Amino acid sequence: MSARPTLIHVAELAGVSLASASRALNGMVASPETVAKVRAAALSLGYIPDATARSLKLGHSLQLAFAVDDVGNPVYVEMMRAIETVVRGSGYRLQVSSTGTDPAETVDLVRSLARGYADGLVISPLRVTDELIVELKRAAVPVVVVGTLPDTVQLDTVQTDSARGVGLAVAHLVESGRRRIGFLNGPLDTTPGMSRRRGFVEAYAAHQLAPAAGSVQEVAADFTVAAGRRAALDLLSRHRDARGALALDALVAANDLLAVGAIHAALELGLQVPEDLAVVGMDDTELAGFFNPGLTSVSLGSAERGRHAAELLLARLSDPARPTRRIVVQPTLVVRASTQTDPTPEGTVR
Amino acid sequence: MSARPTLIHVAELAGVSLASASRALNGMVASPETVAKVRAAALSLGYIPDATARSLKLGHSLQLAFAVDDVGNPVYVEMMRAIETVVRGSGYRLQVSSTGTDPAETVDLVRSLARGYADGLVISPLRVTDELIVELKRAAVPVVVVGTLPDTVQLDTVQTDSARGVGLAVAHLVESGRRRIGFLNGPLDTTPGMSRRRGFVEAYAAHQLAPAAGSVQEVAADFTVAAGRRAALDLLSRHRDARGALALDALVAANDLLAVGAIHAALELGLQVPEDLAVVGMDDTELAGFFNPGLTSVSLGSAERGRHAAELLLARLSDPARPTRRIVVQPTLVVRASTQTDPTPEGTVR
DNA sequence: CGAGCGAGTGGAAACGTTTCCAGTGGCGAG
DNA sequence: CTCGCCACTGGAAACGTTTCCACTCGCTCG
Repeated sequence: MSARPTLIHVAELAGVSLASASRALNGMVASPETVAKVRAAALSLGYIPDATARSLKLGHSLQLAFAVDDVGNPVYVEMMRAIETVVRGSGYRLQVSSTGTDPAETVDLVRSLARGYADGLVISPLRVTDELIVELKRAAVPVVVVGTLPDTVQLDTVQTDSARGVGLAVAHLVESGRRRIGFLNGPLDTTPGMSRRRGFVEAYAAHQLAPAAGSVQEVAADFTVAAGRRAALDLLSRHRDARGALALDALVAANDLLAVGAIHAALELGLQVPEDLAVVGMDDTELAGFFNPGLTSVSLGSAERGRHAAELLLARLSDPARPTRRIVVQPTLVVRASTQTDPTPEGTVR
Repeated sequence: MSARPTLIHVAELAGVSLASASRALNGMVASPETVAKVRAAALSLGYIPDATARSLKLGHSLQLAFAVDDVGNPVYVEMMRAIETVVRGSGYRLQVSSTGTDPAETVDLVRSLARGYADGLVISPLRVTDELIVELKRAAVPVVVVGTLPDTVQLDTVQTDSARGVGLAVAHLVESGRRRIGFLNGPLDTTPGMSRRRGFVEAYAAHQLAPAAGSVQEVAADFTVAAGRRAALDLLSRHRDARGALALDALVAANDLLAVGAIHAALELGLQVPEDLAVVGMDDTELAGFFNPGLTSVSLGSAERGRHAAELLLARLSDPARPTRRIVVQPTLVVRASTQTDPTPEGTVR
């Protein structure tokens, strides 16, 4: 029932000074007898050092933070696992914060780092506002951003070329004989949304596809299955020809969740995947592998990005003066059942 | 590049004492002029109070922790969302820790609560060892357990009757005309694994099913899709009759991830779901809703359990002396396509 | 008109550590 | 024998807060 034992109690019981007790427990210079006495006292009292007091004195907390908009997205789970693996090896603890979609909340979180509860931050923001960039640069502790920032910003960054990723998806579909390719994007006020749109428009032009790229794009309300389903229903019903037949034969989705939503929409409309409609996702999350049908997906190397980000953060912590680095992880295509069928002859209308 | 401003700097700039500055910022008694001066000084310096020092002085951190074995399991994501919603409203921050499957790590985590980095803990352990129970009871801060503990343990608890949940699943399958029902369980050294097995054996007996319940059970290495697939392949191939036809017509899985793995296995073996094999999952995660085919699943009310757990924790924090409570959330069955031979829209039963 | 009160203030202690600094004693070298 | 070095120790300061306490001052009330 007594209060939690402090180092003072340990020192008293061991019959040594507070200073010696601290030294003994922390492996600083101390005689073997002192160490033994203090260890015994600590053990018998069940002493556990107070992290708060320690942090205050030492000026750091041995905690790192990982902030994402939506923990529900499996891509972040993968990233988190990778980060945790790296971080744990260095004696840090990882704390995960879900910021929600409100940019103001994200800014708040970054600002609150100055409160000292974490020694560093890995953040993967969907929406990068000017205000957020300002806060990230003046943050009280080192920050590594997973995602794309304007070139001028001097910050450690791990990014991927998701525009090129969309290009891979489109190329794969074209090679598979698809020509009427639609694009299911996430919100355009997000960084991934913007770059993926660019990637789609470029790929569309490069392959000289018709009709105009603009008419085959649809924007979902957010990067979720439900939003993907709704947006895909819109897109697909907009592209029926005069006889009601589908005028699209493939869909690229800006992430796996949207892709899953799209497949749902297709099935609801009585379409077969991949026969009537091929679908490509993006992120290559676990979900893509075990969805039915298996989802062809563009891997953006989430685990790899997480690992890089964590390593960058640790490096910056040990040397605050080192030049900032920008690591780019290249996308790769993982082909699964959702796009694999015998190539349809060009121009065939279904 | 001056150091981070402290309250001392603010007080100096405002021309008041440290004590007054603190009071002014915290809304304690202070003259309007003092408040104005201090506020202005704090603003112009960009002062942000140090959470560590504050915690040390105040004796609490305004952080709560949520510990789970595997953040990759969507059931925990749902729980976490619910918990966060509740605690955020009370001014606490939520910190998520993934302990991994090693019970020793979980024990370590609970023990480390005494370090003062969190004021309370919600924990949902898969494996409940005696050692863990001891640590939970003597934990330095209030703990709420999501899961089942021995009746004698005095701790705030939110549990569900998952044995009864398995019963619902079996009953539903029997009503749908299935008689040869297999059970795909998770590891038997976990609490859910044990109680779900009990539920299955009881239900099996109640419905007078044959053959012996033991022969139709299979245990997966863990609660993941991959392990589910492997175990289901074993189980299904073991139950071919002499002519190679399948001797099972339904499978109950101990969670949704295992169920998804089982469906995979079935498809690989050329079986149709639900025609050849009906599959029921458990947890009714988001995944169940958007999987293809839609997965019939026993909802164990994850969000509800999370909410209850958070509320229990807050209540305990505000009144440490209150008697412990044990809340039980009842399972319900959500029927989807994976058990319905004639496609009907999804709906909730019971 | 004096006592008493309440609002407001500043000094200083405290939270539990780590670490600087000044000692103490023992012991080998000169 | 004495000096200096070394290993070890304890006192005390410090980290940045909050809050207790004592104090002043202007008012009101009896």
